[in-house]
Amino acid sequence: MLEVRTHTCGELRSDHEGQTVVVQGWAHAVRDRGGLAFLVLRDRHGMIQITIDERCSDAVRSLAKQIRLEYVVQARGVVSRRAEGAINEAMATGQIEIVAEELEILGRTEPLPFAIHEHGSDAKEDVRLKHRYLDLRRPALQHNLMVRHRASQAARRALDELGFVEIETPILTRATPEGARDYLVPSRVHPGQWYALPQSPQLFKQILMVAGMDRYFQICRCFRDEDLRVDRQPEFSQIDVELSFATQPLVRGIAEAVIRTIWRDVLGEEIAEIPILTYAEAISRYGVDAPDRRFGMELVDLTPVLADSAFVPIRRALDDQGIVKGFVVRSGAGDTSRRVLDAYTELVRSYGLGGLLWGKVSAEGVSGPLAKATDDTGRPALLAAAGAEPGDLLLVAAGADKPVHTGLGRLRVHVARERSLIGEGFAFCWVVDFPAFEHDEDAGRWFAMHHPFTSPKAEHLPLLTNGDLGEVYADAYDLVCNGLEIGGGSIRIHDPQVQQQVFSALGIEADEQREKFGFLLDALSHGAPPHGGLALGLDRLIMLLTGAPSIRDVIAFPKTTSAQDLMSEAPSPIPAAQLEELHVQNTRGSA
RNA sequence: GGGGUGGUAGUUAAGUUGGUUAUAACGCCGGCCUGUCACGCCGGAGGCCGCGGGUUCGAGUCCCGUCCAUCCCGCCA
Repeated sequence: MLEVRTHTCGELRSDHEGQTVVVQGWAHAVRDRGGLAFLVLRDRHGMIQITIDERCSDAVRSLAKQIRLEYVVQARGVVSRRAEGAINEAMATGQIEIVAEELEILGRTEPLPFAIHEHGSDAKEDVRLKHRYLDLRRPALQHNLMVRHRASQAARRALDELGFVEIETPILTRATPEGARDYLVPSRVHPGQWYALPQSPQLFKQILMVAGMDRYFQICRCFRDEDLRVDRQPEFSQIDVELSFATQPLVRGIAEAVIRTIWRDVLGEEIAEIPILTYAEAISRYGVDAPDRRFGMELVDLTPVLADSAFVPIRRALDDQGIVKGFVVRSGAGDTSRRVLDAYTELVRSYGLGGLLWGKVSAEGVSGPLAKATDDTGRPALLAAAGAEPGDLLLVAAGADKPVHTGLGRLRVHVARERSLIGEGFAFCWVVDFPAFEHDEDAGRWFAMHHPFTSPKAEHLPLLTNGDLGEVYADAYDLVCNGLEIGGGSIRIHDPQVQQQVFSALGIEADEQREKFGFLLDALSHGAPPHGGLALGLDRLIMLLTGAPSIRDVIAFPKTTSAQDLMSEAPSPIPAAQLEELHVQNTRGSA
C-alpha cells in the first residue's frame, strides 16, 4: 500500500537512528549477497541503503529478490547505525542504513535502454533524447534543472525588490519583418491569415512602458526558426526586462543586480566590477564581439610593420585595403606539430581566410610561412610589434578586416582550449557602442544590427537623415561572459518621428511602416516615456552556472539540431481534415 | 544550403589487406553467495552491422545515394 513518506532518500543521518521511517525512490543499486541483500534507493534528494537480512520476514526477503534496477520501491524500516567497517564515507547517508520491515514495489521497468548511474558510459544523444525521462533521472541533469530553478527564483526576487512587475505577453502574435524566421500558426477564424510566435516580446514590452507600467519583467519563451547550434534551441527563455526613464547606466546596473543575485544564490560567489569595452575595442583586441577574457593572447595589428612586405598573401591583402593581424602562443613553437597547424589553417579557412601565416620563432629567426613576410632586416620590428620571443608561435592572418578578425578571434579561443589556457571562473564584460546599422552587400541595403527599435546615440541622430548610416552608433549594450553573449539590450526610440526615420533608413517605406508597425507608431504618439531594457539569455546563464557543454543539458525537453523532439516525435503530420479547417494545404507529401 | 565526425546485441565499444561461426564489457534471463556499496562467481539468451543500390566468387569492411545524431560555416535584427 502506498504510504506517505516520512523522509526523502537524501536526508537521513545518524541522528535518525532508531526511528521507523518510510522512504520511496528508484532502485539505484541492487546487491544480493544471498542471505543478505542491499538495495540503494535514489530520489532527487539523494540515496539511502536499505538492508535486507535475517531480521526481515520471508515475505520481505522474497520481494527483495524481485527488485531490479530502476524499479520504484517503497521501504519501511528502522534507521540503524552501520557497523564500523561498513560505513561508506563517500555517501552522504553512509553512516546509516534502513533495516527493512516492509518493502513494496510501486513500479516496474522494461529493460533499460541505458544505465542511469554515473558510471554507465554515456549513451548517444538520440537514445538519451528518446528516453528523456530516464536521462533526466541522472543526478547531473537533475542538478542542472535545480540550478535553473534557483536562478529563475533569484532573478524574480531581485527584480521584484527593484520594483519590477511580472507581466505576461502573448504567444500568438503578429509576424514582423526583419529578424529571424518566424514560427507560424494558421488562423481558423481568419482564412489565409497567420499568427507568429514571438521572437521576443519586444514591442509588447515597449508598449507596456507607454501604458505606464514603469518597470516590467518576464521570464518568457522566445521562438526563432533558424538552424541550431550547441547554444541555440528553436525555443529558448529570456529574462526580459524593460523600464521607463531608463539611461544606459541605469539598465546596466539593474542587469548587474540580477546577475549578482543569481551568482550569489546559486554559487555563493560575488561578481567583481564588470568592465566596459567598446565594440571597436572588442573586435580589435579579440576579433569577436563577445570576447572570452579569461586568458590573454590578444590580437596585435601588424599592418604597419608589414606595410612594405612583398610576400604575396600580405601584399595582396594590403593592396585590397585589408589588414594583417596576429597573436602569440607563448612557448608554442616547440610543441605545435605541422598537423595541428594544418588544423588551425583549416579552421580559419572556414571563416573566409585564404590561409594562416604561422611562424615558429627561435633565436635564429622565424620558420614557417611567416618567414617570407619580411627580410632579415625587417624581422626584429615584426617580432617586436607582435611581442614574440624565441620559443613562441606566432599566428598571423592577412585579408579583409572581417575574416581576419573572425578567423583569428575563433582560432584564439580554439588554441586556448586546446592548450588548457582557460582558467576557472567568470570574466564578465559589457560591450557598448555598437554600430546601429550594417550594410548588406548582397541585399544592397542597410539592416539594423540590434533591432529597428534601438535608439541611435543622441549625437548621431542628425546622421539618420543626412549622413553615413555606417557612422551611427546605437545606444545598445551586450553583456558577455566567458565568450558567450548572455544578454543584450538598448535604449529604445520613444519619438515616433525618429522611429519613422530609422524605418526609412532601413528602406521600409511609409505605407509599409503604417501597415506593419502602425500600432507601435500610434503608441509612441500617445505619450511614450523614454525607455529601455534588456534580455538575459536564461539558458546560456544556466550553461555558465553549471558548466554544461550543451544547451540541451539545461532544458528539460530540448530538440535535436533538426528541431525535432525525439520523445514526443514533434513535429508530426496532421490529418487532412484538420488542415482543411485551418485553410492550409500541404505542397509536399502529407499524412 | 555547405563541410567535419559518428551509426555493429538493450547500451558502450572492438572488428586487421574484403574471407568462411561478427567479439568484449555492462545490462537482461537462470543459478550460487550474510556486510555489499559500480558487490562477486558460474551458466544462458540476445544481431536488418542505420537504410537503399552497386562492385566482387565473397561486403560490417570498398564505391554511390539516402536517413538519423552531433559539431562548425552560412543563418540567428
